[in-house]
Parts: sequence; structure tokens; C-alpha cells
Amino acid sequence: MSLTVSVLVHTPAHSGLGGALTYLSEQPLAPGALVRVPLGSRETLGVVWDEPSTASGTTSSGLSASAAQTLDASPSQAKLKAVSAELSGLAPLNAAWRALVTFAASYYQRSAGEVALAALPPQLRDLDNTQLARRLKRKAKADQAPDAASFQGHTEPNLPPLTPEQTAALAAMAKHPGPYLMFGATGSGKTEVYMRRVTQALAQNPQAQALVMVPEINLTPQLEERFIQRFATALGEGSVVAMHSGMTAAQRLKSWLAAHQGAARIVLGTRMAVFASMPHLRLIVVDEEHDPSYKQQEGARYSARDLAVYRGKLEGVPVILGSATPSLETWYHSRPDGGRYARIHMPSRVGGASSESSDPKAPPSDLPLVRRVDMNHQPKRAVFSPPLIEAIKERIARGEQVMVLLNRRGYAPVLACTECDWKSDCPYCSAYRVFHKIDRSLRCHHCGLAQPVPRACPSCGNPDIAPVGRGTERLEEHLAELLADIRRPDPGHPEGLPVRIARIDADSTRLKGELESQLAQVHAGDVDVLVGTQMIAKGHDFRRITLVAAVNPDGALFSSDFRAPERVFSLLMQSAGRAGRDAALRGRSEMWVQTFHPAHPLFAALKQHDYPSFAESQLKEREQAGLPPFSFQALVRSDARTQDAAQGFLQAARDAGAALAEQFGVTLYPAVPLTIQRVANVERAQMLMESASRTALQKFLVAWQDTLHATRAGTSGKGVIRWAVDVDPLSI
DNA sequence: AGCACGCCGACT
DNA sequence: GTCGGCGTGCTC
Repeated sequence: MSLTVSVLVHTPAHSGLGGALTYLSEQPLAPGALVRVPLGSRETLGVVWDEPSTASGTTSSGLSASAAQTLDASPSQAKLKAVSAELSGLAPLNAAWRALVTFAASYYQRSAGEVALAALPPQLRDLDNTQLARRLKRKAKADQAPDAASFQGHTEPNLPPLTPEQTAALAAMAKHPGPYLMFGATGSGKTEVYMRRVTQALAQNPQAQALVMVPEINLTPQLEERFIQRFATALGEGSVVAMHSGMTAAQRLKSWLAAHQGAARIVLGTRMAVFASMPHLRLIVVDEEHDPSYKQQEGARYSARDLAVYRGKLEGVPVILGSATPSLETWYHSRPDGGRYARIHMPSRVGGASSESSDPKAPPSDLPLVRRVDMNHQPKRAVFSPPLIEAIKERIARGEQVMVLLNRRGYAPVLACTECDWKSDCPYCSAYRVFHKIDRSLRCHHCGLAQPVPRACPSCGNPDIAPVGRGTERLEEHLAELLADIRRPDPGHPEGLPVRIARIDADSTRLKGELESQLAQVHAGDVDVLVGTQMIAKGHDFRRITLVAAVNPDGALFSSDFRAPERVFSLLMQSAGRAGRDAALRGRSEMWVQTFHPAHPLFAALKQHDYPSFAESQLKEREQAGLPPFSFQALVRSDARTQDAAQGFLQAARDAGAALAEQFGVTLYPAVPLTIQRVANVERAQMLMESASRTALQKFLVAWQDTLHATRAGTSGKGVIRWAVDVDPLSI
């Protein structure tokens, strides 16, 4: 008699196949085993999810989410198909990995199959056993090289000396089980602490593994290099692998196999890496934990940072969250009185760690001076205030570098007719198309539509259409005019040479490798002024920058998004950290902020480099307003052809769930259109849900799931293209 | 999610 | 006459 086995396949919850499917198997299959199963007319990859059993049909209604996933109603025994094959040579995914997937699926309201299969490398799906065997053989040969055990007790002779703060941080981590918030200023040497902790973790046993996450792909290469330099000699080639979406399918499979089989001792990656199969995981690091990139914005909308903390708890492994400007959630969780995380403070910059002119007497914490320019007292409509221009010229004269930040790419955010009221709207989105002068195009940043700029106003024929507002392109152009008569010093030219301005944003770096080459130019000193979006604020170590200027950061001060201040503060603080990386130039490093609200407390805190007081005032406001972390939120978003349909669906689901919400103590707000209501001709609406209790919100969402499905199927759901729940949304 | 089936528009 | 658009429905 055949055994029955439940298998997860890639099916979304709304497809009617929310749970595991039941298959027949001659052999007993271990939970976590990877299998190939027939599904409809095709064959697909699946993961065995349960102990083999003799299945009996059970309905799933009324069960808790985790139970519903395993006890799916299955058709009669006669209709069951058999598992085609097991992927040979691969160990089953372990219980901790399966528990992580189960939790993520239930917490973020998705099917376990979708989460599990999305967490596996895509190429695993279309590999047959012979191809897989070839892959594994190639791997095995590569792994023979160095003796992994030799790392045990290994001490690197040339390690940089630790600062007292780094030593104290490591000592504190030895005392507490974690999770830790490592609250360390930019340049305080957080990475060195990570690496020491990784060393300790890996020394525990010859198989131990560590997971290190960074928010963006851009940041992985430089981190990878540092880790390879530190660890590759002792651990061998292939012991440090990367995991991010910028890799090819083959590279991803290779890294995944290396991690799964234990050959990779260190996995570096972006949010997707939180699901890496690491059977001997001993440490998790989440660098720049506040970064919004950790939240997946489509499919299962998980927070990789939150899942990392969960995974750490699940596997009994310490988790380090690092940031100079932690998220308010993490800050709150690390409060000294009753917080769950241990807060470790590293306020000082490492003094000239890798600089030849290291000055041991330099005060360790001389962060750049922050200056506010009150734009109310500057010439009307000035983009650059006269004092800022002077300051920029001064730096250039000294042969130093300047960084100018503006969070808007393109030339001008909108083009307008000077005669009638025509503006460069996107025909498919409720947004303006941005004018890109470089190719004279109007581009929609939401749907991607790009067209040449019309010769005359399409509405009235007036040939005079003008750019309104400014983006990085225009800023670069304007700056070039302002600095046209300035010369930079050059030993070979007593008269000096013209100023070199570069722009780095998503447009200038569209081509592969472009970002790297542009950054290299800045590093080499081939650029005097760097103009860019927040892209340049993160991580990059520009040694000769002594002035960072935020041209117009006011927008976020009075935004309706309650997280906007947190983001600006973080961005400005990080940007300030770009100045004075070189200890020799540190003394005269400055961060300039042009603002119409110089008295705003955000800038006051920034001036003091005082994240704690900023966080305290923000937390107070959040507490009074009942916002996270003092409450818990979720959104339902719906897409439809018409706004009425999108809102109608949400409204109907809200009405149908009203009693349930009341019972659980969850507030359901009215359905509203999204800020950008229409994108690519799809109308979008959302509904906010809020509760003082995370558990209550979770229970409500589980119970309400059926209502959502029913509403979608009923008349009020007609015309809805899709809907999705976003738990712990970052922007509402 | 895939993939098939199915019923209406401009081209080899 | 066919290729192909994506709406609807099904998959253990």
C-alpha cells in the first residue's frame, strides 16, 4: 500500500489551493525533502511538509492558520497522484527552516507553498536529477581544498586593534543572549565587531555558519570583499557566498547549494538571504537594520529584519541588529527598562583606523558640524543659498570634495504650458511624467512610459512649455553654471583646471557596472562635486568629501506619512557620515541643510548628532497618537479597473468583517485610494487595520481571510484584479 | 502561480 | 483563412 505525503507547491493562497497537496509515495519521504510532483498538466518542484500518514479528508475552516496549512482538505484517495521523484543527493530542509517558512506564511497571510518555493533558488525548479548530480559533483570537487577544521582556534595575526568601545561591545555580547541592537555611529567600526563575532561563532565548531544581511545589492560587493579578505584564507575559497536578486540564476543556485550543504560558512545577502538554508547557523547579523529595503514590497510582504529576529529565537542563535539610526521599533524594543533587545552603544568614530596620518590625540567623536541655512533669509527662489555656494567654492579651492543631495531624479518633476493649464500628466497613472533633459523625454516613474517631449503644448499649441521644479539633472546643470568661473588647484597647471561635477542616481547608473565605475571616479579624486539622490548616501566611503549638502529636505517634515521624519533623519545622518571619513580632514567636515524650518526639532537633534533625543520625541508622539510601535497595523490593498470597484470590494469586506473586528478589538478604517491612485491604468485602494495587540490583529486576519475570499467571489468583488494583505506596512 | 481552454481582432 | 490577445477555471 502506498503512503500519503503532503507536499507544498508554488500556489498562492488566493488560488484555492492554500495548503499542502496530498500525494502518494511508495517510499517514506522525510519532511523537508525536495520532490518533483505532477500538478495539472505540468510537473513542478515541491517540498514534503509532513510526516507520512494515511490522509483523511478534513475541512480546514475554523482551524488556526498553522493547522490549516497542514490539514488541507484532500480529494478522495482514488484521485491522488504519486510523487514523481525525490531530488537525490540533497538533504531535506531542516525543521528550523520549515518552522521559519510556516511562521512567515501565517504571519504575513500567504500560503506556505508560496513562501517555501519563493525561498528556494528558482533554478532548482527546472533541474532534473542528472543535472543536479552534475552540479553537486562539481561542488564536491571544489570543496576538497582546505581543511575547514583548521579555522578552529585560528587567530589572524594582522587584525586591526579594537577600540575600547568595540571591546566593550564584544564583552556585552558575551554576557547577553541577544538579540542585540548595536547602536553605533557611522564610522564607529560596526563591521569589525560583526567580523569578530562571526569569527567567534565559526570557531564554535568546524561546521558553524553565519548569516550577514545588508539592505541593498549595491552594498554587498564591498562587504563581500572585506569578508573574503578576512576569512577566505582560513576557511578556503567558496566559504563566503553572496545571495541577492542581482545574481544570475546559476550563481544563486550555486550559493544556495553551498549554504545548504554547509560548504559556505558565511552567507552575505539582501533580505532574501533570511530564508537561506543553513543547517549549522550560529549567528545572524542585520546591518543597517532600519533600512526600508528589508521589507519585501510584493508577494509575501515580509520584513527580513523581523524574520531574522524570529529565526534567531527559533534556532537559539544570537542576532545582531546594527544601525546608527535604528528604526523606532527596534529602538523601543531595546529600551533599558523592559526592552527585549540588549542595546549596545558605540558613539565614537574610529580614529584614522586605516589612514596613514592617524592621530591618536584626535577626539574620537568629532562628527561633522551640522549647519542649518535659513532659506527664509536667502534670496527668493535661490536653489543654492549664497553661503552654501561660498562653502562649496572654498572646498574646491582646497582640492576637497563636495556631495550635494536631492531626492528627485530627472531634470524637472513636471513640465507645464505657460499659456494654458496643461501639465505633463501620465496617461496611465495619476502622476506627472518627469522631464529628462538628457534625452528630451517625458518619463513616468511609476509605469515606465517614456515619450519624447512634445514640440508644443498638446492642449493649446503654445510652443512655450517650461520645466517646473528641479531634479538632480537640473541641479547638476545649475551648479555647473554657478561654478563655471571657478578653478580647482592642480600642480601641473598654475591657473588651475575646471571643476568636475558628476551625478549619480538611478538614471546615470542604469547600465550594469555604471555605478561601480562612477564611484571609482569619485574615489580616485576625478570628481570635485558629486550630485545625487539618496543612492550616494549609503555606505560608500568617499575619503575626501568634507562637505555634504542637503538642498531641500523639507518635504518630509510635514508629510502625512508618520514614518517620514524617521527616514529623513536617518538619511541626513547617514549623509553626514559621508563627510570626514578621512581622519586628517575630519576637523573641517560639515553637513549643510537648507531649510525653511530651521527651528524644527528634527534639525536640532541632527545638529547634535543626537539620535536618542530625536527617537524619544518621536516615540512620545507615536504613543500619543497610538501609532506603531504602540499599536500594530495591517493593510489590505486592492487593484481594479475602476476606483469604485477597488474601494467597493474593501468596503464590502470591511462591512462583512465589522463584527469580527469588534470582537478582536481591531479598528477597521474606511477604504481610501492610494496616494498615487492609478498606476499603469490600474486603480488602487487600501484599507488600514489597527490594534493595540499584535496577537489580536493576527487572529482577526486569520478569521477574516475567508470573508475576503467570499467577498472577492461575490458581486462586490467583481472587477477586482487582485488584493493582498500587508502586515506591518512601512508606508500607509 | 502556471497552464489550458476559449472566444474575438489584424496579419504571416 | 491562422496567430494571438487575455478572461475564466483548474490543479492533490
